[in-house]
Amino acid sequence: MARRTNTRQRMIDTAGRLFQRQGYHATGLNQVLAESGAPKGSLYFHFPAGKDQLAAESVARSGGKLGERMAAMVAAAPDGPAAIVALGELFAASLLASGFREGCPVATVALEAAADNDQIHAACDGVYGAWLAGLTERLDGWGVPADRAAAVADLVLSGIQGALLLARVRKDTGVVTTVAGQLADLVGREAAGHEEAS
Amino acid sequence: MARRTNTRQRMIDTAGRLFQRQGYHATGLNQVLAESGAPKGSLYFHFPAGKDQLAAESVARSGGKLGERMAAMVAAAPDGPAAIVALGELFAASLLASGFREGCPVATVALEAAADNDQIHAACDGVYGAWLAGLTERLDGWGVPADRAAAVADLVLSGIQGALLLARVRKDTGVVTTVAGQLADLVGREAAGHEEAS
Amino acid sequence: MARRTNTRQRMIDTAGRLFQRQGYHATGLNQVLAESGAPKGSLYFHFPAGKDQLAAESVARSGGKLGERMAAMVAAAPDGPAAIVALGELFAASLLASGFREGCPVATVALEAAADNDQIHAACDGVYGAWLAGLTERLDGWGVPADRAAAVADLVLSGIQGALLLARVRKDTGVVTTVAGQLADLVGREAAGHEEAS
Amino acid sequence: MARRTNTRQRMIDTAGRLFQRQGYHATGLNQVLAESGAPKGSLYFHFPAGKDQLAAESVARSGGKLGERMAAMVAAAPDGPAAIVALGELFAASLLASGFREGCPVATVALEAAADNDQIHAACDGVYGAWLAGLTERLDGWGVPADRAAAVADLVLSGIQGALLLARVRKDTGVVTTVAGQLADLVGREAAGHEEAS
DNA sequence: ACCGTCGGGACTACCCGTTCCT
DNA sequence: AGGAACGGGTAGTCCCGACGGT
Repeated sequence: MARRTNTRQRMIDTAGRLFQRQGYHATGLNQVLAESGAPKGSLYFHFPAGKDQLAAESVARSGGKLGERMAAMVAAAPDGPAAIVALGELFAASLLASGFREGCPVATVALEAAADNDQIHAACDGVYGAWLAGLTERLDGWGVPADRAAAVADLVLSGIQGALLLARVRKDTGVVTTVAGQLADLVGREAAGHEEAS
Repeated sequence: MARRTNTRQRMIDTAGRLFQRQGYHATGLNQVLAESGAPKGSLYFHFPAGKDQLAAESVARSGGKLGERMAAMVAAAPDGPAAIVALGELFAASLLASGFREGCPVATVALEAAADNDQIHAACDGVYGAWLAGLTERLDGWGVPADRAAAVADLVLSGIQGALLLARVRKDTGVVTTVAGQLADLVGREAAGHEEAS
Repeated sequence: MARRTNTRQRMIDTAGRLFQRQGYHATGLNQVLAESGAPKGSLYFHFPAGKDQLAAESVARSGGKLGERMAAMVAAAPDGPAAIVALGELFAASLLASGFREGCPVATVALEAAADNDQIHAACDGVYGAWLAGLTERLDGWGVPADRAAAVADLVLSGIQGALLLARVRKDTGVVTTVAGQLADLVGREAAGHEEAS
Repeated sequence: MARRTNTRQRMIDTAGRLFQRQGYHATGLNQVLAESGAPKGSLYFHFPAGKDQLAAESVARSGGKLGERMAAMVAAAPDGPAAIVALGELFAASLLASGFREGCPVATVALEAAADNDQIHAACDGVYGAWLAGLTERLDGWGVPADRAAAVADLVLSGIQGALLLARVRKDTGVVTTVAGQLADLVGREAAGHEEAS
């Protein structure tokens, strides 16, 4: 029982890393098997629905893990703008550490495979939904009016996601920093405007 | 002579559409050949460097075409904020018309293949660079201070790119509209702040 | 277990026959697959190193089999010259039965592919080495002096190999017979000279 | 007209070298075109029957050239045995100079393609026939009885051809030398025996 | 329950020799 | 002469099933 969990988890973690770096179609199951050291016959035992199921679980897992890290950083920040800046630094560090290969663990798979497969689509949607829910809640705590929080959260996440894309293309994390900075200002303004008005 | 241009161009256009919708690795050359009606042997005559060359030229072409459409819409808008909103509508319409399959013609390929291939990387970089150059110039004309224009352009493009990703995942163009709206407000503020200060 | 040996062996045997008749480059894996009735996916399971590995094992196998037949014929001959003549008849019969398509199972592949691939080179070298070792031992038994046996074996094998080439070009087994006859005389002379001298 | 002849001849010479080194099927027309610097469209102007015609003419040409060199060396030798030894040295030098890639310019193509194509078959047959005719004539001059000359010539050519094969496989010219030496002895014996008997 | 061997094809990118039409 | 069209061919990799042995 322990072995099973172990093998299964190792496959998910390996697959998550590979899907994030290479995307869905460029990642072969053989590579996942080889790098995770898992036996070949086990794949369809643990993931009867095959590659799609593995991808869906991998995306959910790595997206969830990253969501937790993001939540922790945000919780540790003194205020909203500082939190947004910290998020930018988190992603910028990840890009640099991986040679601009690891941006968002969901985006590539989402663009490639979400349109064709419901499991994967649901996993991607779930990850982004969870991230946004957490962010929206935080924005509310920072003083952003409730009827603005969802829109601001969309903007913040969109901006960061887009900045990650541009940063990978430019091989330069500058855009992540500047975008995060501007989003932080905007969040500050949204919170301040609300307080003033109240 | 006419045939050459025709066949080669047809292949590029077909490939551009497929790469945009399915991504790089999910698009087989056979499919490009079949949908463009080109014979198999012609591919490596027109694109000796193979799939990578085809992808690079396709991305440059479709990115360039879209850049022209964007420039035209922006030029036709009465002011900056209206232009940003119009851009959002342009992408939202494209998403809807394609069943949320056609977002940015560059993003998927960039995330999948740019890290592994210099030609493709250069093409993606070139497209985004051209878009940003045009946008930066426009922002300057709208009154955004010159030392802010590049950063604002980065934010605008990032926001739109991220919104396109989220919209495809949600199968809902709402996020594109709200993000574009907020970016439009921000551009208005940047321009107004400058005028006041001057 | 039995299944594996069967499929793998069938592929090797089929490939050996085709490589012998058509050579390395003219023999496609599809043809091997079709004629052996094996699916493509099995090929790279049994031969992960691909065509080269298949060719190397095929050459070793068919060369080994033929070596056994040659050894048996030689062992059954009353003396050295008779054995050489019998070898000539063995090859002549093979040429005739195959319409001058099956000469040496190693030579064509050796000339085509041995220079470019170490596996294949080693296999060819091994087959000829084994043949020569057997022949040298026999020559010793027939009274050829030990310090002459290796050179005589080289001459005998060279003569037969060259005769097989000429016979295929002429579509006539005559040269095999006459060359084998002269080599038989020579072996007789070498043995007799030794006995006299002793 | 001069240019045409030039181009055509350059293609033949380049093709001859490549066919000798790589064989028929491993040599692509593109490579011949590229290395000969000939325009692509010219191939089917000069060789309407395509690759087969090019191969046939190449084999005939390189075989003829080599035949002339062999004849010259043989003519310069003081007697038969010395001539055979000289032939061995000629081939051994060629093997060494080419890293054991250039043996007989006919053999590889003959084994690969002669069975399937009449033009190529005829060219190979013609080259070997011419070589044998010259050799037979010489043997007669050296005192080998007329009714033995053809058989001895067959043996000599077979032995050398086989030795070239073995030498390429072993990456060692030793076998060429020892075989040529033994063939030289044999030729000496044939000539001496005849003189004695007369 | 879990793992390994093996079978099964469809599909990939790429290159071939050849011919048409200008 | 020559640029473009043509389609069938290459080796190799894909994801997936199935049966046998722990």
